[in-house]
Amino acid sequence: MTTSDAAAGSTLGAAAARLRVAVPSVADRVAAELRLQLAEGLLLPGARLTESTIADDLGVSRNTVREAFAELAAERLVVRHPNRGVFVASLEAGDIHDVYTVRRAIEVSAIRGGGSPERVAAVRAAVEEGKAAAAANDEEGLGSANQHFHGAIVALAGSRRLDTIMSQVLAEMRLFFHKATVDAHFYRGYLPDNEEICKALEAGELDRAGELLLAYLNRSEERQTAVHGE
Amino acid sequence: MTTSDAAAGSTLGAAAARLRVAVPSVADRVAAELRLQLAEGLLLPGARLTESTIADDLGVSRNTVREAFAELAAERLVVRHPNRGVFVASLEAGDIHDVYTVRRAIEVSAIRGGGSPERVAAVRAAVEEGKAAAAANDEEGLGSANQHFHGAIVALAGSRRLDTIMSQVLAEMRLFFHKATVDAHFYRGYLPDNEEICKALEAGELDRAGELLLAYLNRSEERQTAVHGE
DNA sequence: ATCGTCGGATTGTTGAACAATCGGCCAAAG
DNA sequence: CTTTGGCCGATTGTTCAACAATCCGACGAT
Repeated sequence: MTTSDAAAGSTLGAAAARLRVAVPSVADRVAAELRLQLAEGLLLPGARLTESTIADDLGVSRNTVREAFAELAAERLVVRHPNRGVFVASLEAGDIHDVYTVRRAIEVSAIRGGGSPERVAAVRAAVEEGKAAAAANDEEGLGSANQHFHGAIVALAGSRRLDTIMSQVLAEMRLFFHKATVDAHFYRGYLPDNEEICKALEAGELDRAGELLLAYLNRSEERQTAVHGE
Repeated sequence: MTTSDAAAGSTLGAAAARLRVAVPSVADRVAAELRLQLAEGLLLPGARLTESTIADDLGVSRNTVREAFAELAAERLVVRHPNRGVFVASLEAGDIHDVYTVRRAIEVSAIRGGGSPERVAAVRAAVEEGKAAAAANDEEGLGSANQHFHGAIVALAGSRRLDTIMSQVLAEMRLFFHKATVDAHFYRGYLPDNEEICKALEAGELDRAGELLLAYLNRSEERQTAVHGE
């Protein structure tokens, strides 16, 4: 869950990288800023991102913005149309199914592998975080708690690569959630599922946890496609 | 569900994209060239890639090379050391386990979901390709046939995202296979496994196919870590 | 109303420039 | 002899300005 800092490098480069004062490249900071605006729904799907405009707004060079775009494009948050510009990615029905296919693969695999007690505890923490948000009627908190829950499940596997894949998938989903989030009770119904899945995980009933999670994801996909229209 | 061909793009952008004459950007072509040299073992792990050198060699601008580097870095084929340059990625023991964790997740998930007859046929074709290569004593062909086999398995799911993830993982593995490939009989032992897995798949025994594939991957990881030296 | 053409705007790519940073070398100090 | 310190060359990070290529929309001709 934490693993906030960047991935490690080579043998002793790892230590060096961990020690290094984090001075993200300008391009990285631009990408981070855009990622933020995307997550907050400030930039809606389909919107166009003009290089020069962003360069001026953020006070950086066009080339730097370009590098940032490359990052975001690699994460599928943005789509490049050659000679036309980059646009905020907009997912359609097929993409939703695709995203859920990825989630089914990595989440179910991760939970069926179990995980260290600390990692299971992280899952539990996310469940409680969701309950607290529900009690406080904090819709935004409910949403992020749910993402923490699924992120923690993937983190069970302890794989750097699976973690980044999952975080990218979640970032993609945030992109078109802004439509669905208006439905205030959207996540609330998932709380019991999370609780049950977590219990099964804690009890070591990994196969059952996997089944539950799979069913959950299937239902979630169904609902998403319904909300998204067709 | 069929959506036989890749998921569509934007409403009519799909047609445009399909129609568009493929004119990869210069940066893309540079990236492709480097990818090729990486796959052929011309650029060994740990090797340094100097911007200006490559820019001169390929007759492009340094900025363009930089964009190509961004692409490759996103694919983990190359690692950026800030202010020091980019180096060909070199996987260590932990990375091998990590890569196999990803493979277990997506390959097993894909095979357990079955797939259309054509996609199953593609898996069968890869198996036969491997047999033919073995008969011809074509070690190189054996290796690529094996990759086709696993690629075809993931393709069963019909997910664009899973496909790209898998192709990236395979590209990563090619990076450090050059050490192992010297062992001429490396892949040969896997042929019977592939055959059996394929048979189970064709017979619709998806759970069993998943089990076999999982065992296969575990053995393969074991062997890889052994070859790679602890 | 349809088609061709033109113009404006934006992207793709280049080349040069400069500051920042790194690694290594060498000298001085302990 | 080892270590500390600083300098130098090389490479990267970033910016800027320019140009060709391409696209979109509008305008005008048929």
